[in-house]
Amino acid sequence: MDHTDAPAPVGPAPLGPARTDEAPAPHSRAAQKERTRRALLDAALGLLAEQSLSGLGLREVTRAAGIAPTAFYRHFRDIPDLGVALVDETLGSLHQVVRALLAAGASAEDRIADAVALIAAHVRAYPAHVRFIARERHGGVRAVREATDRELRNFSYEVAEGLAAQPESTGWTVGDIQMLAELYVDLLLLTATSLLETEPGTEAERAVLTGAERKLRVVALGRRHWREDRQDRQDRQNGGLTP
Amino acid sequence: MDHTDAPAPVGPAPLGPARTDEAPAPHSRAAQKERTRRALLDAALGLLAEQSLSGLGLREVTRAAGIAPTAFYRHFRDIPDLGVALVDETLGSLHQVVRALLAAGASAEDRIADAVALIAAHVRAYPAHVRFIARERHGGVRAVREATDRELRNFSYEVAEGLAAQPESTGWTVGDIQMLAELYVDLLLLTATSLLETEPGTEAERAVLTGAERKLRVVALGRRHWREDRQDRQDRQNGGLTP
DNA sequence: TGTACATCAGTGAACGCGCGTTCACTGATGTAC
DNA sequence: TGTACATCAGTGAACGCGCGTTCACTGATGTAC
Repeated sequence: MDHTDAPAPVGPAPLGPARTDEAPAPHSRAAQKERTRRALLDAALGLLAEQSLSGLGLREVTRAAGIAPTAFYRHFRDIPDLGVALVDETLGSLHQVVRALLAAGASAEDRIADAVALIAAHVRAYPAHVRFIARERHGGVRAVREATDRELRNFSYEVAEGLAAQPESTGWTVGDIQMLAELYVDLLLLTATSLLETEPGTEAERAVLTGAERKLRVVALGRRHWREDRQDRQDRQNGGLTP
Repeated sequence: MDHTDAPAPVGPAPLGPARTDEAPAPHSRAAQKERTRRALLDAALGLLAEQSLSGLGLREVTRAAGIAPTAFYRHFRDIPDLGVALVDETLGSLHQVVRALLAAGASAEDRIADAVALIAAHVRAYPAHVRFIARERHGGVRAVREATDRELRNFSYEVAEGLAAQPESTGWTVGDIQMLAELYVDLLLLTATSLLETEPGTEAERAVLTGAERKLRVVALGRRHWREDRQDRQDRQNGGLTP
C-alpha cells in the first residue's frame, strides 16, 4: 500500500541534480508529512467501518496509525477537521464516477446497466469511503454533515448539466432537470449503500443490482413521459373538467 | 404532553373500589417507572439532535433526564439498548402514517399531494424522532442500525401490500411491486430528512415539498408505463433487432 | 382496617480508566553563506 | 563542498476530567394475613 523504497518520478526528469523547488525526494519533510497524514486518514477510515465519527477518538486514531497522540495536531485541528478532509477526498474520487456515468451507454437501457456497473465497481474498490459518506451524510458532526451536503449538491448540479445536454431533456425547465438530477443522485447513493451490506458475488448482491436497475428504469420511464403528462395536467386544469 | 394529574381511564370503569390488576394509580410503582423511562428517552432524543448515538454518554442522558446515573440500569442495559427502544417507538408511530398514506386520495395526483402533506405533518410533529431514524439508519451502532433496517423493510412490505391492492398493479410481478414499494419508502424518507433541514413556512420548505411531489410524479408516471415498456423490451429482445 | 414484611426504583460514594490537550524536548531535514 | 543555524514533524511525560460500572443503601409502594 505504501511505497517506502521506489522514488516516485513526477514528470520528465531533467538531466543534472535534483532541483530544490521540484517534487521532493521520498524522505523529504513534505513527503514524510504526507505519508503520516495518509496513515491518519486510512486509520480513521478503517475504524469508521464499525463506528461513527462522533464516537471516534483522537488517541484511537493515532494508535491505529502508529504515531504519538500529540503528532495528530501537526495534521488536523481535531477529529471533525479530519472528517472534513475525508469528505473532500471521498467525493473527489466520486466525481470521476459521475463523469463516467454521464458519458455512459448510448441507449437509455445501456446507460442504466452501465451506471449500476460503475457504482458497483466503485463501491467494491472503495468500500470504506462509501460507507463513510453514507454514515456521515446525516451524522452527528455538523461540519462533516455540511461538507457532505455541499459536495452532494455539487454532484446533482453536475448531473443536471449532463442531463440538460441530452436530447431527452428538450422542453424541460431548469427546475425539473435539477429535480431529476437529485433523484438520480439519491438513487445511486442508496444503491451504493445497499451494496455495502451485501457480499460480492452473492445472491443478495445480484438482488440489489437488479433492484437498482429496475428503479432507474421506472425513473427513466417517468422521464420519457414527463412532458406529455405535464400537458395533460395543464389541459385538465384549464378545462376544469373531471376526465 | 404528560398527564400528571388526571387518572387515565382504561375501558368502562366498574363501580366500587379500584381493582389491583387494572391501570395503576398515577403514583404507582409501574407508572413512576414508566415516567422515568420516558424522561430518559426524551432526554436522549433531545441530545441526539446535535450528535449521534455512538457519541452519546450514559451520564449525559441521566443528567438531562434529572436522575442519578445508576438509575439508568433500571431501564436499559446500555446506550445501544436505549437506541433500539427509540427505533421501536419511532417506527411504531410511523406505521400510522404509512397506513394513512395507503388510504389517501382517489386519483394518482391526489395521492401524491396527500402523501407529501402527511409526511410534512409528521416531520413537524415529531422532528426529533425523524432525525434520529435518518441519522442512525446508517449510523455507527450495529444493533440500532439493524433494528432500523428491519423496521424499514417491514414498511416496504406494508406499502407493497397496499400497492398490490391498487388496480394500477394488475399484471405486475411480486418482485416489481416490492421494488416500487422500496422506491416509495426511500423517497418519502429522503423527503422527511430534507424537510428537517428547512424552517417551517419558509421558501426552502416549499421548494422541498414541490420537489418531492415532482419526484413522486416521475415515479408514478414510470409506474403507469411499466408494463407496456416491459412488453417493448421483450419484443426487442425476441426479435433481436435494433428498433 | 392495621400491621409486618417484601419488593425494587432511585441514590451517592467510590473505582479505575482512557480521554484531549499542554509543554518542553529531540533530531532529521532544509537553508544560508 | 563544508559549516553553522533554522525549521518543524514527531515524542513522551504530565494534567485534570468525565466516563461507565460496582456496591451497599434508602424509603416509598405493594402484598399477605
